[in-house]
Amino acid sequence: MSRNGRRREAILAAAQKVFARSGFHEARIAAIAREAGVAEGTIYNYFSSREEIFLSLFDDRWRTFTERIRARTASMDDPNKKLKAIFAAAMKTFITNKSLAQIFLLETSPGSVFLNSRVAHRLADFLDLIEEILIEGKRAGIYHRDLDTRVARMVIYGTVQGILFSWMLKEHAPPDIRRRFRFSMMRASRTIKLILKSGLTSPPGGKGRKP
Amino acid sequence: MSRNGRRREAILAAAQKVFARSGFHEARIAAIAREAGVAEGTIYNYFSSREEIFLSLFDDRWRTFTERIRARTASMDDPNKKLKAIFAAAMKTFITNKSLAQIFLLETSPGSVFLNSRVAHRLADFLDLIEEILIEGKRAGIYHRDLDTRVARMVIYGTVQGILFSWMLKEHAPPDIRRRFRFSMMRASRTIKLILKSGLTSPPGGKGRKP
Amino acid sequence: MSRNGRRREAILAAAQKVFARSGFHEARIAAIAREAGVAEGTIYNYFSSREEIFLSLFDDRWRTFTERIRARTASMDDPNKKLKAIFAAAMKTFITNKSLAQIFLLETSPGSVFLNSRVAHRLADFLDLIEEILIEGKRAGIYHRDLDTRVARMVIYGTVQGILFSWMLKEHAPPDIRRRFRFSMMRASRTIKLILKSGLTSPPGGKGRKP
Amino acid sequence: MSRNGRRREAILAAAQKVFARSGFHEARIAAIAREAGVAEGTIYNYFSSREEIFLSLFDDRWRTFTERIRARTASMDDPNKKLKAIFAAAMKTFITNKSLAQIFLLETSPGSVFLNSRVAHRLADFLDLIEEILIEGKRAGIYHRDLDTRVARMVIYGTVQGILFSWMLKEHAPPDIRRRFRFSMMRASRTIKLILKSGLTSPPGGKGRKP
DNA sequence: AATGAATGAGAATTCATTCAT
DNA sequence: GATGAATGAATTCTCATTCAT
Repeated sequence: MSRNGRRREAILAAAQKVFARSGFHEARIAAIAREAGVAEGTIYNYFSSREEIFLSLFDDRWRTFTERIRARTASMDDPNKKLKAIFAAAMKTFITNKSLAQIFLLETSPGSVFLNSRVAHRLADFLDLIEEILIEGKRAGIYHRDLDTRVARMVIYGTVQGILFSWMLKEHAPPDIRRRFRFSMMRASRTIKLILKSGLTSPPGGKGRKP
Repeated sequence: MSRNGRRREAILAAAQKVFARSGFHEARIAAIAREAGVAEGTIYNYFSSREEIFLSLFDDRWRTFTERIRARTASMDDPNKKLKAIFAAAMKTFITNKSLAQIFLLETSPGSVFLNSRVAHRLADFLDLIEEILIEGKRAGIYHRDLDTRVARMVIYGTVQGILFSWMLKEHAPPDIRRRFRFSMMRASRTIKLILKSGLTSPPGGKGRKP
Repeated sequence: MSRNGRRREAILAAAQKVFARSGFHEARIAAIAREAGVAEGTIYNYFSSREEIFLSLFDDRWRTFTERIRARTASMDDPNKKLKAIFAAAMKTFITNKSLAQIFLLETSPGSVFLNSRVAHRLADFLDLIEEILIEGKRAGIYHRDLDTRVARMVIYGTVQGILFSWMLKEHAPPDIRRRFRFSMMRASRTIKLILKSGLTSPPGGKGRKP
Repeated sequence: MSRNGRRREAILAAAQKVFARSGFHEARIAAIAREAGVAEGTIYNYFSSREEIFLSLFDDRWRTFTERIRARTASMDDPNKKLKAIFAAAMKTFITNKSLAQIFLLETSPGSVFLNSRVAHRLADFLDLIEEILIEGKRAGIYHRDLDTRVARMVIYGTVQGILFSWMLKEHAPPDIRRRFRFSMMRASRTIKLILKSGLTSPPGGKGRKP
């Protein structure tokens, strides 16, 4: 990467940390500069404004995330495996990269910068990826023929967000809160798989999961 | 309600509108005062700070929402019907009360005021309500015996959030975004029901939903 | 004047001093606030921006100046007396109110705030006042019938500016400069009268060019 | 000119354009560098500061202007012709070199860089040139014996400034302003000649200019 | 209790100047 | 000499909160 590109990336990385720690509105340019080890003014040689930093950050990280998953699932045949790969990728991201995980928790008030088109389009890309898998599964007869994929993708996205949110509370909430949100990330995937496979419903035959 | 209580509620109602319109960080005390028809200083006779207004608002609205649903579902037997009632209540809230719906979209950065214990406890109350239903369903043998209810409730909560998010985009996003997020609220409940009942999976017997 | 109006005027008066001392671009909001004895934020309760203060100031002072002269000359018959009254008023303003005098020295780079329409219109009002007198004098046969009044008013305005500039240098320039610009305000009016009456030219009767 | 001198002049020429376009305070070093086709840092090899550029520019341009006029008028006998030559030179400068014309519109707030001695001396040189002509005319009996030449030179200088100002407004003001400042440069010289020759006053004999 | 003008701490951004390459 | 990225001091404006009336 060019010297220029490296510095830009250093600023983005610093912004990611600060943003994850403080949220968009509380993130201070001064904090980002300190974290990146540059002067405040230097930041403006790479980004035109604080908002632009955050948009670029979201844009870049979501894009990379989605592309990576797309690449990884491209060679798979089974839609179920693809969905599983998405969950696995998300989990891994959450666990190995706390601040990156934060990036996926959008601030969603109307008029929020997060609804800025650039960011929204990256989110849409991710949702499209999910939807393509669902459509493929429908075509293959694996998924319900009358599954509305537009809705289903939001269920899956919401599920990811739910897990992310639980995880975030587990990490950052004060103890009394944490207690009420206790949550095992380990068992999450198993249950999600269960629900997406056969819903909440108990199998008709017997007592177990598998008749 | 006392004269005092009425004024307090008027301020909360005004805050709800402004907050829904602008998000927490962009909501101005001046705007709330104008909306409520009181002077800015007056607000501080009822709330100690801007943050306190928002916490009170969340506290109150979530509490009412959860209590109402709890009351409505108390007399029901079937957990499925209870869940359906929750979705129905959420939908109705979204549709009839836009600004209230916004209140349920949390800003979730760590350190956010939304993670303040008061708010988090109201959210936990809601999640507990869902979880109780799930546990009840498990006991009754209706739901999978090895469903992790902690996880499952986040799937359900995430699903609600997903729908809410779609709806919000539909209302507020610029056209090019809206197009990529097109979404039929009408068909949402049907698909959610489908997923929660039997997962994404196509029924074993044939091509239809029910053999 | 209302309490509100008084404070607004106090800020304008403070701005006038600071502006006269430092020029528009060097005038600091902090300095104006200090001079006015208010907090910086208070200024923004009365004016939306630094530029707005200056525009308001110019607008107000020029307007008052022109109106006062117009009122004073309204009852006069002789155009010469009217012009004399204008010069006298300008002189008096310069001498008794240094900072007000500064207000009449426009910064004239294209794109300057001083060319903002509000200010330019006040200047045009003043020029119109002069031109009306010239037209009146032409009609009365007192002034040259083929005097272009558009040009003549600029000569008169330029003359006022020239005097003002000399005076300003006399007051503010370092000694070595001041020496080269030495200038007697007292004799200024006499010479101006002379020039406007009969030009630079020596009268035909005497020792001059024309026998 | 040395390679060095050429580059210095290129920077001055660029500065002249930028300064004319934006005024001193809005002129950016970056803009001058771009206009000159050099790096920003390079400018500091030729000038010690932004202010120094502008002082040098004024110094150089006024000096050249005054010297040129002085050379041109040196061989003339008639003071009237000399004054006419000055007006002609000014007009020509205005018309053929817009940005140079701007240079002659001083920013005249006290404390302005324009009152810096170097610039003020160049202005004084110009005024001296005018005054010498006036003194000469007085000696020759052509001009009023009791003309205060210190004042008269300011009238002439002010007249030039007035014309320049009109011209500048004509070029740069928005339409509604321009309308109020409409002005014929073509007729300017004729009227100025008229005023300087015989004042505003109508000739004693009859109704016309010349009986 | 209600008011709303006053406050002033705080933050983003600009840009002339420097200096390592 | 030339470059242009880095610097950081400086300044405007915002707005939650206070408080005299």
